[in-house]
Amino acid sequence: MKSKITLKDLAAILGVSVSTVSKALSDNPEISLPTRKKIKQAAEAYNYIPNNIAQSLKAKSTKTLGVIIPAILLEFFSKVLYGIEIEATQRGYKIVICLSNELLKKESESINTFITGSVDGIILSLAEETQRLKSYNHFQKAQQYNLPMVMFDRVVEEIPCDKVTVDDFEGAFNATKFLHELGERKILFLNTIHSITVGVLREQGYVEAMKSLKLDPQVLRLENYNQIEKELTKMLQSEKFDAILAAEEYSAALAMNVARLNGLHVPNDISVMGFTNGLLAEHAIPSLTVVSQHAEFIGRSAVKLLLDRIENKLPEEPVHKVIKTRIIERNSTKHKK
Amino acid sequence: MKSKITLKDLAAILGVSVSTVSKALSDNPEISLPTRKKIKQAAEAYNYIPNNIAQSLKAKSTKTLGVIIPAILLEFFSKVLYGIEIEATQRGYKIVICLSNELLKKESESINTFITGSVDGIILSLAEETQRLKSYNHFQKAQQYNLPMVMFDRVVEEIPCDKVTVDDFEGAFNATKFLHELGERKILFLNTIHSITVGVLREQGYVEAMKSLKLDPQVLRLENYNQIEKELTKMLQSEKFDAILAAEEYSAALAMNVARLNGLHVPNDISVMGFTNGLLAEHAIPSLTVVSQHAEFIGRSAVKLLLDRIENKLPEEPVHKVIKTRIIERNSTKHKK
DNA sequence: GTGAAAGCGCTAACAT
DNA sequence: ATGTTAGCGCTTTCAC
Repeated sequence: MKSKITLKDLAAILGVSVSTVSKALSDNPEISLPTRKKIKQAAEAYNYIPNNIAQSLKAKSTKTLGVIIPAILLEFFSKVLYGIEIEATQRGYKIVICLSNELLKKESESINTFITGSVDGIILSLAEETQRLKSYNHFQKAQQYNLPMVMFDRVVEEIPCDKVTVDDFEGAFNATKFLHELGERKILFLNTIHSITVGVLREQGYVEAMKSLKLDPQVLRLENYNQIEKELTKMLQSEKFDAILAAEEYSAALAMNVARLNGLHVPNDISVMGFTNGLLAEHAIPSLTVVSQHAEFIGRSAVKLLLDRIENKLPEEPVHKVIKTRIIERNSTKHKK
Repeated sequence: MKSKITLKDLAAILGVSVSTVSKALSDNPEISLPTRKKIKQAAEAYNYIPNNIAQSLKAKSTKTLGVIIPAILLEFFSKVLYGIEIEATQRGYKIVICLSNELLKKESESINTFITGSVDGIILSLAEETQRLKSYNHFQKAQQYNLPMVMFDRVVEEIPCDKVTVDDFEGAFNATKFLHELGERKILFLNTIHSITVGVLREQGYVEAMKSLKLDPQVLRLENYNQIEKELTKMLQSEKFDAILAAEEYSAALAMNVARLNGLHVPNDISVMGFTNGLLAEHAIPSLTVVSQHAEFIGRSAVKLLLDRIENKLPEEPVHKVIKTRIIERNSTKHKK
């Protein structure tokens, strides 16, 4: 039941001054070796633990990074978070997490919290609402206060800060070509996330690839998952598609189900492909061929960028790191002949 | 590019004392209304934001909760985390997250970090290794420092602190009875998590239910997922099972695949049921019947318990809250006649 | 080699 | 109604 012991307590017990104790514990050579040893032993014995709030106040650094993610139940984000935590811990930083739940207001509040001095920097991915409303004042505010910030995955051009993104355009472009090489010609792009940049870029990548292949791009844009079954069934019944490329994992899994409900065999009758290499993709039956974004790596890269920025190891102008995607071939697409 | 403005700066600018500014900003009636208004306007104009590190040092409270989870890639934990974040934010607290990655060492280090004064309390679920090695010193240390702690899901008897668990025994007991009512008799329990309490309790619930039904319990214990295909195939080929009850979601999904690989139709030839109501369960084909643990609710309950403890609203002796499970019937089990 | 003192930014008891 | 002062726990410069 002992209450926490302080430097001062320790100094009193040992009959030395506070500064001597402080110096001894940080192995300052100013203090003689024997006293250092004595003080360290006492600290150990009394279970002394420095108060890092006080240290932070003094040092004006908290060794803590703030993270704002739109949703933790999207596996992509929990994977990124995993990468962030690993890298941050490795470099001696803690992380504070806030969820925006795709809302501008929560995102903005979280930034306010972080500005109050509790973190040394911010890592974030934009909420859907923020992207839709294009409201970026809160980011500018963070910058006014000189709080370093790195955006990942869902980023915004207008704010000059370090960024980590995936090459979504190229990923979709390559995925489309991949399907084409499998012999698929009539390819449908299913976009449930067209209100966020990521979704826009993927769609563009698909469209450009189709054009370059002299094929007609066909896009089905939907507002939410509930519509998929109805709308996709309509499409599938009106014409025969060779393949569906979905803008994310979840809708890819749903698309497979809908195809099956319409009597189509995946992949014999129709190939299905998605984005994000998660549990769902791995364990769906058939397992999903996907464009992997290396989520964990994105997280680690974001932390590296942020800490390098904090430690002034980066050039003044913002760095934009683009992570290459990779196609993971599984059983929801025809096999190469 | 302005550096952060402090109370002192503000006081200097306005030609009043620091304490006047402090009081005015906290609406202290000691300060006259006009001065209060004037000061608040200035604060607004100069973009004053209080430094909460300094506030924390003064108040000896950080309005931050520490959370340690074994793995964020297990959907159950990210759901709990979601509940924790929502409830904590609602009550004006931030959360700092550490991942133990199932390792004792990391868990212990995280507790050390938290003890240094950065959080007002801890919420955690034990790492697999901690449970296996039964090493609990780090928890005692937290208690010595009077740091309130609540354990959820994977808890340990020996440490007297508030706890939130799921009634795993009862959940498995009921699941077994549920399968029995469907007409299943030969039921296999697939346990990939027998080294953690949760797994032990579920197995016990299953065994007791089988006994009470005058049926022979049969348990297949495996160390890791890679063994499932081989070992389960062996079992399925040696005798005919009516159903498989898996100790968690992931292995349930795998069990379905293995059954199918062995030419069995799910659920016509064999019913499969699991624990945890996650994406996998929802989107597997057929969709999985599961025992749901109300993960989000667990998270919220843990926060409530912790904050009530911090605010001295709880009786001295530890509170143990048990959350009831619920069966979510889907298509991997036969339908009731 | 050790200690005194100032100060990080804030709050609040205690003057005035 | 406003200001002075002390102090939260620590680090660090400067004296001794």
